[in-house]
Amino acid sequence: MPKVSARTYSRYSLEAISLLGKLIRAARKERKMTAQEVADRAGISRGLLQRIEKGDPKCELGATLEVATIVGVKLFDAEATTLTRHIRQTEDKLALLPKSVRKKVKVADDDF
Amino acid sequence: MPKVSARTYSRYSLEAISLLGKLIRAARKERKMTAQEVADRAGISRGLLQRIEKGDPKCELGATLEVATIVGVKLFDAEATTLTRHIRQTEDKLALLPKSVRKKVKVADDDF
DNA sequence: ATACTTTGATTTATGTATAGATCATATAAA
DNA sequence: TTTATATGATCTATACATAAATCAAAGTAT
Repeated sequence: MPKVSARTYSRYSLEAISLLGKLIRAARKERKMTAQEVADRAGISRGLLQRIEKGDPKCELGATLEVATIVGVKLFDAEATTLTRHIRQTEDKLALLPKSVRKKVKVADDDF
Repeated sequence: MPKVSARTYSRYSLEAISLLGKLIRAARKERKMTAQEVADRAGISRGLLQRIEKGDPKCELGATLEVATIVGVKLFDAEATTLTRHIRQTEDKLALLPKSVRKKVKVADDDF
């Protein structure tokens, strides 16, 4: 028994990853870029790009996003400025939480 | 000189990853879940969760998305159904490209 | 105050993703 | 057709992410 680990992923995660890969591939094709071209610009191997476009969950987050950026697929479909602003807001939110939540503030259960 | 490789990431990629991490952390706090709790449910170590929330690009795409899903951060802020439909559309698009593009179909240059 | 929990940061060992090369098929061009 | 380029797939060696354990500091509660 050589394998013991084996990690599992939720259906949603796998679908999201698969979609991201397909979006990347579609975008690359539309721009008529070869796999090698994109791989070079992203600083990764062509084989890794293949796995990314295929939707393999075991890829570097950074490499995947780098490729997405290169072919024009924006993760949060927001501009960099909006992205930065969003970060600031999130940071404020976090800075606020630690102390303000002490008194069991009924949390909104918007799970599904 | 111990290090030779060193991969680079675009500013946008790093910001997107950082934002994702912050969103995850904020969502986890809001739901009052401990790092250990989320890590267990995601089937990862607490240390890895730390890195994900910190915005480390060198994490598994799958692990990151799994965590995001658990704390309720949706990557494409779309429901699973919409996601699936989106995948189908993308697949159709891809299935169409290979042959229909033969005759140099001026591609839309909507880069920015 | 003390006790308990959570977090952040390190360290080590091991599994595995990655780069690079190679080859076959496929797609496109001449 | 033939030539050239792109893609998919497989293999190996090595670099590195990961899990697990440990510890100190911060936070929370009693």
